[in-house]
Amino acid sequence: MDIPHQCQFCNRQANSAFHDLSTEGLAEISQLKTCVSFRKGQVIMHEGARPQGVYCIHNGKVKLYTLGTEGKEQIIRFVTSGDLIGYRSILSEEPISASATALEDTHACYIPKSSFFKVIQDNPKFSLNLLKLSCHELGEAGKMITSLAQKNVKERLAEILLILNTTFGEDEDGYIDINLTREEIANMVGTATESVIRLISELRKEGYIRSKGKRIALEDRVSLRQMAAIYE
Amino acid sequence: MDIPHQCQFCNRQANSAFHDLSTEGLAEISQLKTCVSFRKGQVIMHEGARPQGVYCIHNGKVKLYTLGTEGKEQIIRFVTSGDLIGYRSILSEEPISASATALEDTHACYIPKSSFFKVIQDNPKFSLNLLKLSCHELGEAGKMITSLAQKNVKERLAEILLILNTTFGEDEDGYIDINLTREEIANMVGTATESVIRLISELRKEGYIRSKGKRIALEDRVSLRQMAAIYE
DNA sequence: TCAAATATATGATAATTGTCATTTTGAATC
DNA sequence: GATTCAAAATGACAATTATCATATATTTGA
Repeated sequence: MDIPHQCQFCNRQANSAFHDLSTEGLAEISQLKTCVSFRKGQVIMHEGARPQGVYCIHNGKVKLYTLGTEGKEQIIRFVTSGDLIGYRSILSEEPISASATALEDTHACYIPKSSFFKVIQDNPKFSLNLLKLSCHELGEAGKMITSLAQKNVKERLAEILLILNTTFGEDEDGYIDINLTREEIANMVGTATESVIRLISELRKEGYIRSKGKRIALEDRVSLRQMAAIYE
Repeated sequence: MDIPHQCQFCNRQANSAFHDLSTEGLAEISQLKTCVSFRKGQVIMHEGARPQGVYCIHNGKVKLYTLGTEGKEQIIRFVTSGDLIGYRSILSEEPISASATALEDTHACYIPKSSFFKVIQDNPKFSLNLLKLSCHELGEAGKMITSLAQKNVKERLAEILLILNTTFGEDEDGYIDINLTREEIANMVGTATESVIRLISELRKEGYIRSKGKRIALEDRVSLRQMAAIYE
C-alpha cells in the first residue's frame, strides 16, 4: 500500500476537513505528521484517555464506540477515509468520549496535538470546516437520539441498515461493503443480538434484504425507508 | 426586565460562546442585533426551517425537541442564558434539526445570519469557541445515545433528574428549578408518560426524591447517581 | 375565586424485547 | 483441507414496558 507522504498529494483530502487548507497549511501538516498502521481489531484510542494527537484516516474502517455499564459496546459512528479521530477531545479539553477500533487493517496519519493546534491557529478556515462538520454531526446525533427513544427495534434496524449502505456503499455483489457481526449491528441498534438475528431473518423472509453469511444486501430500499420512517 | 442593549454590558456573556470576543467584536454584534421576547409556549424556531439568524438567549428556558413519526416530542436538550440557537443549522447549511419552544417567558437577542457570518470571519476565536462547544455537546450526545440504547427506564429517569438538577439548579425550597410535566420528562427519557409517573412515585417511596405537584427535589443524589450508573 | 381543562395516578392487560439454553453454521487459522 | 472457535439461528420462557381505561388531583385562565 502506497500512501503519499505529502498531504498535498493525498487524494483523501477531498472529503476531509482539510479540503480548504492552503498549500502552505498542507505542507505544514506533512512536515509534522507521522504515518501509522493498525491491524484489524486493534484499538486506536481508548475511551476516557486524553489523546496527544489526532489521526487522519487514510484508508480502512474504524468504529467509534462507548462501553455501557455492563461492558456492552454501543457503536456511535463509523470513521473512514478522510475522517479525523481525536480532535474533539483535544478541542473540548475533555477525555475522549468513545473508543476507536479498526474494523479492518487501517492506515492513518498522526498529527501531534501541538501541531494540530498550530494548524488551527494558522488556518481559521480549517477550524471553520471542523465546526461545520461538528454541527452536521450534532444534527445526526439528535436524529439517532430520537430514533432510539421512539422507534421500535425493527424500525431502528431498518434505519441502521440504510445508514450502513450509505456510509460504506456496496461491493461488486451488491452487499453492504463492511464486515460486521450481528452483535455489532445489535450494538448500533441498541438491542440484544438475538433480536437482530431474528429481525434480519424476518426482513429476509419479507424480501427486503438478502444475506449470505455475515453479508447483507438491501433489496427494497424504498420499503426499508418507509419501515424506518425516514423522510427526505 | 431591563436588558442591557449593548453586548459589552451583558452579564450573560461570561457563560456564552461570546466570552472571548473582543470589545470591537461585541460592539459589532450590538450594532447588528435586535432584542426579542417570547411568551411561554411560543415556538422560537421550527424543526426543518432554515433560520435567517441566530438567537442568543438572555434569560428564560427553552427546550429543543424533535417530533418523532407519531408526532411525539423527543426533548434533546435545554437552552438557557448565554446559549445560542440556530447557529448549527446556519453553519452546516442544513435545515434546523430541532424545534425550540420557550418553557417560560424568554428574552433573546437576534443576530441576522449575515452579521453572524461576519462576526465569525472577523473573530476566529469566536468560531473556535463554538467548535469547542460543539465538540463538548457531541460528547454529551454520545452519552445520551448509549444511555437510551442500554439503560432501562428507571436508570434513565434517574439520570435525567440529575441532569435537570445540574442544568437548572434548585429553587429556595430545594426543588429542581424548572417547570416540566411528567409528559415532558417522559419525552426526555424516551418512554411513556405513565411509566415516568409510576417510577417517580416509586423513587419517592424509596426516598430518593420528594415531590409536590409537578415539582421534584432530589433527596439522595449519591444513590441516584449509582442508580443511573453515572461515574465521574 | 371558580370552573374547566389538563395532568397525575392507578389498575389491568397486551405487546415487545430480553435472557437462557441448545444446535447449527461459518469464518479464521494453520 | 481440517480443525477449532466464534457467530448465527432457534425455541421457550421471563421481564419490561406500552397501551387503554378510568378516577383523582392540580393547574390554568378568566
